[in-house]
Amino acid sequence: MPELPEVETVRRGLAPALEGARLTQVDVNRPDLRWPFPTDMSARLTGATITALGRRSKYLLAHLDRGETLIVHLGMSGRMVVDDTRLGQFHRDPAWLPRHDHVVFHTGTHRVTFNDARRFGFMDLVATDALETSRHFVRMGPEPLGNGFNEDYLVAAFAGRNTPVKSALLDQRIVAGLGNIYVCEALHRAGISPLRKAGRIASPRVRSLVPIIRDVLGEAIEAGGSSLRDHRQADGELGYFQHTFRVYDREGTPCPTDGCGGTIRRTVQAGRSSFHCVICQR
DNA sequence: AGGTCACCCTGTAAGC
DNA sequence: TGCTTACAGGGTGACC
Repeated sequence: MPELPEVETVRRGLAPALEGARLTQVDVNRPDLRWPFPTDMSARLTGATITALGRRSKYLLAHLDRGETLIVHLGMSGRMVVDDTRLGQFHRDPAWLPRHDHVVFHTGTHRVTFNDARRFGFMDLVATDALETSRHFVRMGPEPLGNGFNEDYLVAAFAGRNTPVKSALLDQRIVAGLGNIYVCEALHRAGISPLRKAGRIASPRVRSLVPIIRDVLGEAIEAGGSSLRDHRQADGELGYFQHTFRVYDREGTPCPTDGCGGTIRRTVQAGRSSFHCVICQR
């Protein structure tokens, strides 16, 4: 489900309920998701206070006052929604099966439910001061919205690469947080074919990708992410960025580029769908 | 070294 | 209507 904008949307929605809150109870309803939960996860969380709720790439980070950080990845279909238990407001989609409520976090005033039908998500607990060297992040590239991701960096990262630019931008070691949707959208805005080899793109065009990627992600965050199937904001509302897609999931529709006249095509790269216009993306 | 692909799992939609 | 198939926003590890 979630790429960086969706995870950031969830983070912003959860933060008012969780930052500074003490976890009074944590229900862990099965032994694993994609991987086993960390040992004694419920006991290690219960009684802890969440000092800050952060994000690295597509990972949510709940920093605790015990020197550990809870890492949450939503996989493809993971959702986290918050209810104010004082108001009795429950954001439950009728199609959202309770048997997929795998972890429920309780504070004195709120309940946060992690629901993940496909169970591609996972959670981990690691020492906060060792986060960057943990196995999740040690090989991870820069944040696309941070200073480490810039024009010179991307030119160097693409130099000599024989892989399609689509695969290069999905490679979390090059830039961390992009997924299938936002790579397709950014490449259309840049006029670059997803099939083109990363090392065979003139450097001015590579450089142009940097502000375009920042714009696409920023606009998507402002829209609350993209809701195709599973994504919900933390209050249960849909995201709205999918209405702005130029190419993603728009096979057969006219290219939105002014005066282009092309048609959006779907291809498969590395087992995933790519969408692009063969006329204005070269 | 670098790149591709199958796989993890369930739900949904399309095709027959 | 019911069955089968393809596909889905991600990440890992085995393989070439």
